[in-house]
Amino acid sequence: MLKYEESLPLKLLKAREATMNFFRPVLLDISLTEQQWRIIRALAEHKELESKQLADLCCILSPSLTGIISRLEQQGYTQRRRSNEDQRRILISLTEKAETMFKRVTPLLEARYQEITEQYTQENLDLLYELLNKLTQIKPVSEGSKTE
Amino acid sequence: MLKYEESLPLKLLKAREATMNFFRPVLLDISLTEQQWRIIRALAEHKELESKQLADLCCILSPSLTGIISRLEQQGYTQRRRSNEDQRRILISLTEKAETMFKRVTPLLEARYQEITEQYTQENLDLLYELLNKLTQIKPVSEGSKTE
DNA sequence: TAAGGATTCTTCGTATTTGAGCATTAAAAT
DNA sequence: ATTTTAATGCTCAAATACGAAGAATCCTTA
Repeated sequence: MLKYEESLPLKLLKAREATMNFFRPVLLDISLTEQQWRIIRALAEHKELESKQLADLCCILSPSLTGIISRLEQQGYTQRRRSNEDQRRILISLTEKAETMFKRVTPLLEARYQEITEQYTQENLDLLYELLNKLTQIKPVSEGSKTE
Repeated sequence: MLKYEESLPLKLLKAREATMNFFRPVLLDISLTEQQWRIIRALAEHKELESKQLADLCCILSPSLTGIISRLEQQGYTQRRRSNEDQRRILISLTEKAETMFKRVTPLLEARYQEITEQYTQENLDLLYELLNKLTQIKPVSEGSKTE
C-alpha cells in the first residue's frame, strides 16, 4: 500500500506550491490572482482567443472563466466580441492597458524564474519538463466506475 | 522570453490534472471531493493529527480546513477533541464509518494508480518522484518585492 | 425546412482557495 | 504575577473550482 506522502497528485501539488512561492509576491503586488495572470499571459502571446481555447490553455473550467473574464473586463484589462462566422463564440483579447502592464511585470517574474533555475539547475529543469510532458499525455482507458 | 506553455507552474498543474483524471470518477462515485479524500487518507495513516499538521500534510490552508473538517464531521467521517496538554490544539481522527469506507475504496484507487504506472512506466515514475522531491525543497531567498 | 443533435457560453449551487484579521491559549520576558 | 510575544484555530470576504443544467447558435438528416 502506497504511503500518503507518495501520492503523485499530492507531490505535483506540493511541487507547484514550491514554485508559486517565488511568483506569488509579485502577483500580490500588482493585485492579480494566479488565474487572472494565466489568462493575461496566454492572451499576450496569442493575441485573440475564444473562451474555450482560453479555458483549455489555462486549465480553467468554463464556468470559472466566465467570472474571471468579466472581472478582468471591469478592470479594463480585456475586451470581448462575438465571432462573425459563429455567433456562439466569444473572442477575447487584451487592451492597451493590459499590454503595457504585461511588459512592465514580465521582467520581475522572469527574474524569479531565473532564481528557480539557479537553485534547481538547468539540467534538472530540462529533465523535469520532459517527464511532465509525457505524464500530461496519459489518459484513463476504462471510463467505467459509473454505477448506473 | 519563455513561451506560455513552458511555464513551470502551469506544466505542473496540467500534469496533476492528467493524473487526477484517473481518480476523479472514483471520488465522484463516493461523493467525496479531492480535499476531503486527502484528509481522510492522511488520517487513515496517521490515526490522529492536529489541525495544523493536517493542513501541512494535505497542502490545505487553515481557513479551508475548518470548513472541510466540519463538513466531514457532519457526514460522520471524522471526530475531534481538544488536546489535554495544550488547549489550543484540536486533534482530529477518523470514525469507524470512515475506516470502513476507506478500506472499501482504496483498492479502486490503487487500480487506477496501477493503470498510470503501466502507461507511464515505473522508471519514469521513479525519476519523476526524485525530481519533484528536489523541486519541493527550493525556497525563494529575496523576500522582497514589498513596496513598504 | 423542421426536428434532432451537437457545440459554446452562461447560470446556479456547493465546496474550496487565499489573504487578512481576530480570539484563545502558551510560553517567554519583565 | 503581569506584560509581551508567539502559536493555534477560527471568521470573513472575495475569487475560483466543479458538476449539473439552461439558453443560444450551428449542424445534420429526414
